[in-house]
Amino acid sequence: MSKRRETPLKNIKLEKGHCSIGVRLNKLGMVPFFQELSESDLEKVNQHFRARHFDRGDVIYREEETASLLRIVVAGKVKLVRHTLEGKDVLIDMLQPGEYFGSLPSIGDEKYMETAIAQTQACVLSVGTDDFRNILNQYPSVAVKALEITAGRLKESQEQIKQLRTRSVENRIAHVLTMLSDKFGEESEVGLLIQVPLSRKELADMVGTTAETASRIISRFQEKDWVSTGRQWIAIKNQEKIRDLSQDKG
Amino acid sequence: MSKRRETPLKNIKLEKGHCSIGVRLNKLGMVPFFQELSESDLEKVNQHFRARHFDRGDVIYREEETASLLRIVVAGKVKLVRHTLEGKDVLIDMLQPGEYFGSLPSIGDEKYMETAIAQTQACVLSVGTDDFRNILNQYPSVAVKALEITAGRLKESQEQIKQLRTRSVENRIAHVLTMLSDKFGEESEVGLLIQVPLSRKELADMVGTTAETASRIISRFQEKDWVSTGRQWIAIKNQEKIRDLSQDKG
DNA sequence: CGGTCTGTTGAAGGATTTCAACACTCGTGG
DNA sequence: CCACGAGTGTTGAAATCCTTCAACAGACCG
Repeated sequence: MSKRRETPLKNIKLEKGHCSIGVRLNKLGMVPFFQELSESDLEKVNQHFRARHFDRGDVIYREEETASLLRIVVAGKVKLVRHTLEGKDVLIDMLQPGEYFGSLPSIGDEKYMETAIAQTQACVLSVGTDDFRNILNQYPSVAVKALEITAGRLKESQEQIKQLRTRSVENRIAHVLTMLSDKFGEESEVGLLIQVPLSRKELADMVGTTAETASRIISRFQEKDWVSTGRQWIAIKNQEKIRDLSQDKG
Repeated sequence: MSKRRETPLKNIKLEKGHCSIGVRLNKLGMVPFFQELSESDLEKVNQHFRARHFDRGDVIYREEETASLLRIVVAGKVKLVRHTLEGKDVLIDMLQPGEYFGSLPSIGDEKYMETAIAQTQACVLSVGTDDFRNILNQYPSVAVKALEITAGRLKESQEQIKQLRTRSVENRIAHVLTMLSDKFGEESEVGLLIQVPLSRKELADMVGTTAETASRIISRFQEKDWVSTGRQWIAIKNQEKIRDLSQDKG
């Protein structure tokens, strides 16, 4: 039954110089935080950032480490994971260019609560939380923007909690598939392809189930010809059905 | 087995005039948002707020209603609930004086995502989101504070997601009991009493289970003499055991 | 003093996990 | 260049936790 195709995922090769100081300013203006800043303000803010490249699988920071930097993805994808004592993983978020992570300036919050790992090759900007605090105080629009973004994420988290409590695993998987395809989807000859390498285990860790159950459900979707899939990739062929399942009409 | 006692909960009777314009300014200074403001700034900010009293069970606003006000609890407790299409409830948060709820100023976020209900008699301040946006832009320290608080809630939400995915119902109940006792606990002759009226159903809605299961587990705790409980109240007698369970050693 | 709401307890049923075995893919080193 | 091994995905069967359905008891309210 399994006619596996080769991965249709784009292999985003970042050039060596891609993650350099030169492009930083350029990218920074596209980050939602700073959209309302003038050219000159942007340039000043830019001074405080450092850029760094990561390869796939690289750990950017680890849970429990002392937190002192705010980071922004400018290229590639980054995943945030929490580990539990029993060895289970919870995949909190999958970040796109423009999104922030790490530590916001705050009072006693000195440890990272999650581990950040490069899911593809990635370029990440970082700024010290003290520097960022100054930026916030100096440019209120940045603080308001940051607040909006964080409030938005809070809403998403709460939505996820609601899902976890009231929906079946099948519904929840349908839900993350629509979320991921909204965020990372690209049309391709195999369907609406989610442009991130994603294993069954990772999918399971996003909806709170086991790799086995995720596999069973994806197989079921495949039988019905709603998705096509292979090693580390999934594409959606019937968006309507998946979206229906992700809501309630099952 | 059930020797029920009368409720040991304080019946916080708010005086009629308690929630009036006079006390507003006084209270406002204690709200974390505004802690760093000077007296005179506080007075200016105060102009924009209105105060209102709610009785137990009153709906402050409803899911799906158009959102235009940011609110702050200044007396009493307020619960935030999400309803699902299948008629299940998810209790998102239980708020104390000083905490905010309602809508932060944001772009397209025009509907409330949850329903707010007074859990006890309560006094609530409100401010239009546009007014609040101006406040944020004028007093960066307020924006930074709001950001910190919201980021803190996001962390809590993520912690809750982790719990939901990896812990048993028993562990999760132990966890909310410790959370609630940290937030609302008061020493009393029956143990560390959670100073909020709380039914089995509500407890269940906090951890994502059914009232029956919650009842079974509380009964089990009671047999072991770890808690004492009655209609709408719970007190913790053995904090250590409950805290252990809430972590992992169970 | 009944009616309703809340809490308790039992038993059956169901969704998901866990354990286990196997197939396929990919990269690496001989 | 091929073979091997680790990582990834699939599938089955048994076990488990939790829900659902149901009946009842105590508490509060008018």
